[in-house]
Amino acid sequence: MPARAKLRIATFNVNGIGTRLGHLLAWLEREQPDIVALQELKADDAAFPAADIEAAGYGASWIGQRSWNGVAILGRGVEPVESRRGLPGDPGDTQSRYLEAAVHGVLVGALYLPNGNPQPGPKFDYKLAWMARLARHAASLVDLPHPVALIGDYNVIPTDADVYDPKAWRKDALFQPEVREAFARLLEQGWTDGLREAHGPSTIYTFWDYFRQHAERDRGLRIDHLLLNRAAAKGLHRAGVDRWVRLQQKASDHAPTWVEIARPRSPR
DNA sequence: ATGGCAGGAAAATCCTGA
Repeated sequence: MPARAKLRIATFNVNGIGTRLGHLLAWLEREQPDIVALQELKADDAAFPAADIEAAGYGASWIGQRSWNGVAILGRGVEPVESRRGLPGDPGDTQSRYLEAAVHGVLVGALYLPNGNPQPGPKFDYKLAWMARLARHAASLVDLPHPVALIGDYNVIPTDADVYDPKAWRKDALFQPEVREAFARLLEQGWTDGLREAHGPSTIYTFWDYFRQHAERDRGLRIDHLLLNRAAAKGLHRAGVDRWVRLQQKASDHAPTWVEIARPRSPR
């Protein structure tokens, strides 16, 4: 298949790479994204299915962790060139939640931001501290002259328009005022919320929980985000969510979420 | 206010997720 004119960048929380490998490979085959960030591998480094992903035509970098977390970056037809493993700012943080690599001319920061429930509590404190570290690191990337994308499962519901029932989520860590404000401040650095910008104001979700047929009834949340610096946002073309993946049997509770941008002039 | 569902590791129940 020839490369499409635009570069498609996607993020997908697979909720277990072992269980979801079939879904992932079917999605890669059908949608042919150029760059992919994966979250919640829930597998250690040795369990990452690198051979299957290579056979599908993708190079990969990953940071695994047994049982929880774990992130990866895939490049269609290329090996990602890693620039960073882990988010700076806390050497004692052992959770596998951040990986950065250059792929197809884009610097990609792939992240799995902490959930933070229950709040208040130590997990919520960790979430806020992690967001502060992310903001500091993001500030060092936003003004780079080449395209940068900070993509992943942010575990942040940015606005009331990004949740099917704001009242039902009022006490959740994903929807706390300080979390939403931290996300808004991140955008104010100069990042563009790619999905919202290209899709427009109409409702669009990236996650639907497993309860009460929420996926089928489209009662979801928008918590997977693709933040683009100015060099990347300038070429923003369109964006979407591959909801068909979520509607399959035994699906992840997230759907792949993507943007298309202009291809950088001098890739690789 | 609660619990509804799901994955992983361990072991037939727990922790975590969102």
